[in-house]
Amino acid sequence: MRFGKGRVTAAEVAKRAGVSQPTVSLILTRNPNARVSPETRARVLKIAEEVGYRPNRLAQALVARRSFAIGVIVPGFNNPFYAHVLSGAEKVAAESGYAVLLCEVGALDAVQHLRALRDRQIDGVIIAGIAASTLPAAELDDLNVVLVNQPSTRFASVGGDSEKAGAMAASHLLGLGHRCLAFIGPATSIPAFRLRERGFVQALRAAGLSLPSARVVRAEASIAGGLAAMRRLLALRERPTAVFCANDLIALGAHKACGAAGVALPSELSLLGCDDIEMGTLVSPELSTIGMPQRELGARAVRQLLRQMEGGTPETPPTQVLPPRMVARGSTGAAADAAPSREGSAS
Amino acid sequence: MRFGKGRVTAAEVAKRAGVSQPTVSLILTRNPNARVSPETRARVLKIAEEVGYRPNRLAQALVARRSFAIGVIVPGFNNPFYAHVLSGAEKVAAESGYAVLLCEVGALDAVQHLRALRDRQIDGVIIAGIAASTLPAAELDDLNVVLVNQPSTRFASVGGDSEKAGAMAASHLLGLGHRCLAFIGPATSIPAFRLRERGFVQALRAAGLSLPSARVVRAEASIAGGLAAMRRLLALRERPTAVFCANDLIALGAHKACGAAGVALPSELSLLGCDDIEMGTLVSPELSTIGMPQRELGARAVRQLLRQMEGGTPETPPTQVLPPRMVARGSTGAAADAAPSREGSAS
DNA sequence: TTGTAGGCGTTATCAC
DNA sequence: GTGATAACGCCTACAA
Repeated sequence: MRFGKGRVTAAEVAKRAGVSQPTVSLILTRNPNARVSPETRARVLKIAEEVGYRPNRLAQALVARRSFAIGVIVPGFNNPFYAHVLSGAEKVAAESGYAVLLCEVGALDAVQHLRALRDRQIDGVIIAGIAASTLPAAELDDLNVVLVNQPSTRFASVGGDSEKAGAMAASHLLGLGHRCLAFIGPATSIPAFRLRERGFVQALRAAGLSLPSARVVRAEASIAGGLAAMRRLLALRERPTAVFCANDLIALGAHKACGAAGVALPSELSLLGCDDIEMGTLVSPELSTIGMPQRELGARAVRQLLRQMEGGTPETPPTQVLPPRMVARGSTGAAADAAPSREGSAS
Repeated sequence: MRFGKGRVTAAEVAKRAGVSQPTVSLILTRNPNARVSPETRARVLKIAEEVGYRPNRLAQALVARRSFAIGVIVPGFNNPFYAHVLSGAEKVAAESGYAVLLCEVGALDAVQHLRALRDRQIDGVIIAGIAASTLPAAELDDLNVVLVNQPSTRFASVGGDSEKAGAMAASHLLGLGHRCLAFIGPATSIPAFRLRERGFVQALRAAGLSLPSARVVRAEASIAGGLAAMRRLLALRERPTAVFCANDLIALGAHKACGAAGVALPSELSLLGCDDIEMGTLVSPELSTIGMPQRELGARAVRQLLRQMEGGTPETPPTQVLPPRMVARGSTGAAADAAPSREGSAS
């Protein structure tokens, strides 16, 4: 067992340097304004260096009443989307001296994770991919919170513009001349998915098209879900000529279903995803998608959190909305039986 | 700013219950053996419940001289392999009441992360994908360490049997009748890659084949790396009929290069990866690969770490080696100009 | 069975 | 300039 073994304390340094312990602390942390004689300072610094003294951040946390640690709650980060969000968050946090406590919803649910985090005196928490509205209000209201990809009137949030992404999808496909469209997405409380769907549907409606319920198919937000959903779509009497999927994982499953069914992309069917995960460039034809700034979301979420922690929670929670970008690749193309009316790319 | 705001302390509960603070502590932590009158216990529990008392784990950590937190250091977990390792690790840790401090090598390097972790009085650390031999010994020797995927005489480790994986790859391809083989892998200090290569090369040698240096091509362990490497291989005068890649990311890049060059898999070329990441099933033909138990690695690493922390570090560091499994899919097939001599699947 | 004293390693507020 | 002294919230003795 190697726990608090050989760690040197400030008291130890103080003893060796022949000064009091608080003096050591003074010199090693509250640096610039420390009014301490040069020779004392030099001596203490030298000894601290020699014995390899490092302040115990837990002890610091106890008195400062803050831990310089944040929690990040995600729903399974083997979805590359969250892996990137997480990565962006970790980077900024690490640069700022904050630790990241990783919480994947699974063994523990979000509420349990929140409790554990708060017991550890977390300074703030980032929640991605879990609808904050499904969490008991009490679990959050003494916490600094930033939501990822879900606008909220109660908390700060940073997200891609999901509704616009949906609209861009519609615009892209309509621009390619498609008129018989379909949508695959999860039946979920996660706002990003709902908004993508809404943006898509409304843009179609604005163009005078409706989306019959037979061409809105529900699927788990995974490859398997997309695969099954696309099979259903392909079995339809009136098969759509273009399909927008709520995320790339679904779209890749759909892509695979097309391959298996011998449906050629994009000549027989146009397929459009959302997120722009790297996998999309592996399949052939490469997946067209609406790119969301994944790492940037994580990075900004942490910056926003830090800002709240320093400056106090503002009255009206700030909402950062980042623009999606159209990434047209091989899986979308002109409708077979219609000349493209206009260029489909946007943003 | 909402930091140590309204948190109730044990002292507060004690006051309300009319007992001393240690009594509260006694009842709420060292549960079963606490010899305390039923009525006192009931009263304290009731009050604690009412005011929502939760022990401050930082304070506990300070006196216990252990934090019930572990660090996990990974090199970019947007490689799905590490995402899964991480996920397995988080699950076990969370179930055991441990926090996971996430460290991605990037903004901070491994040594800086280690220092930060140790300042936070981490109880142990899991290191994946970074060669422990490249770290200064001093940074590790007062720590509980478990390595992932790299055997070590100094530290405990859990890993897939990389050398065997390489041998299985050779056996599979040889069994399909291939005689002109190639390897793509990174020039790295990461043991898993070296061992996969070694296992592969030695198995070939044992079969009387050699691997000329022209057919060993170095590539970054990424899709882009694999793509570039395969291009080089395809440009060779004597093009190999089968290629083993050090991991699936490389193989997927190679897969893409083949697609772009119009090289048909598996009829013109067999392609074999290693790891078995989900992406491999998205491409067509699906990627054959040697499966490594990714989440299991993470889970076992944490269990091993917990064991070390409870039971003390054993004299000889335990090494767990998990068997890889052959996952034959569509990207490997019989050599064009040779009848398969025997079935290629193994283990 | 329960309360009191002391300490975990730091920082903050004072006197000197 | 520097050193006591008192927190921070909890736990481990030991005494009552």
